[in-house]
Amino acid sequence: MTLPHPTADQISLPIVLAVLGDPTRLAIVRFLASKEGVPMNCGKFLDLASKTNLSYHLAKLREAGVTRTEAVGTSRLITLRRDDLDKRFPGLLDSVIAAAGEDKALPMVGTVDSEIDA
Amino acid sequence: MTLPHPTADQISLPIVLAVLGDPTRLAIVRFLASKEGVPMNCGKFLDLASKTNLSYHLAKLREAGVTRTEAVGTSRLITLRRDDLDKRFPGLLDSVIAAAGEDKALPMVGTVDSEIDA
DNA sequence: TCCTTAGTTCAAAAGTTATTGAACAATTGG
DNA sequence: CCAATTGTTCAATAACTTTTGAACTAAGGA
Repeated sequence: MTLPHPTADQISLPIVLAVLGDPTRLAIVRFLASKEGVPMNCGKFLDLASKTNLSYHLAKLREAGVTRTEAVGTSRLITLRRDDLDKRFPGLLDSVIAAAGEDKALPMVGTVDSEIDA
Repeated sequence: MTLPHPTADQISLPIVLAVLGDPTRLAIVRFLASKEGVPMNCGKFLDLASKTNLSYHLAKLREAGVTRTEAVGTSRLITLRRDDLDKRFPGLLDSVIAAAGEDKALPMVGTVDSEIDA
């Protein structure tokens, strides 16, 4: 049950940048980074967009190689591909995440605390 | 003769990422970085796109706060806004440039040596 | 089995970005 | 002044991206 992902060397810089250039997707990545190690399912992001729209954005992130999505039952477990991104583009993800962390203009995942905790 | 630029604090992360997510613009930035300190005019980028199209892409870079454009005579002198970008998004520009430097898939400025030198 | 939960797919609509060519403006050199 | 050089603007078009809702699949629990 693994969805199509690019291999590490297929990850393209302009595509990664373009994919991160969308506020919704950047918010997803920031949240994944803030909970690194803990795989998230799509539902965690429902305050960013509709279910259908999330499916679209999460597919973009996966196809760009930014996230890894594993199907487990009816759920999708989503993680950052930090290892591969760091290998391909050293320092990029960290600086993006740090910059995004400061950004009050980005949409927020889990403003309601009850939605954050496992 | 200064064209409209955002102030440092108006520079937005998603906009910068989206702007850098275009291969033509990323090639421009990579070239500017490789010649840092030396202001370039638009003509330097004519092997990337048409004059009209360059005008469009260079305006995008300027409006995003990635470059600074100064009008001198009929020329535009274009520089990277490294100071402002480093202040706003520490490490971001460097990691993007380093990653772009390795990228054989990006269009190249000045493959013909005669077009590079001052 | 039936219902719910989790997420996808599809096609349409809406919105945005990129590219083009023709016409324009401004400066510089002869 | 005239012509060349440098780059912009405009409108059109092409090409993509995002968003939507309805219909769907697949797994899990009662």
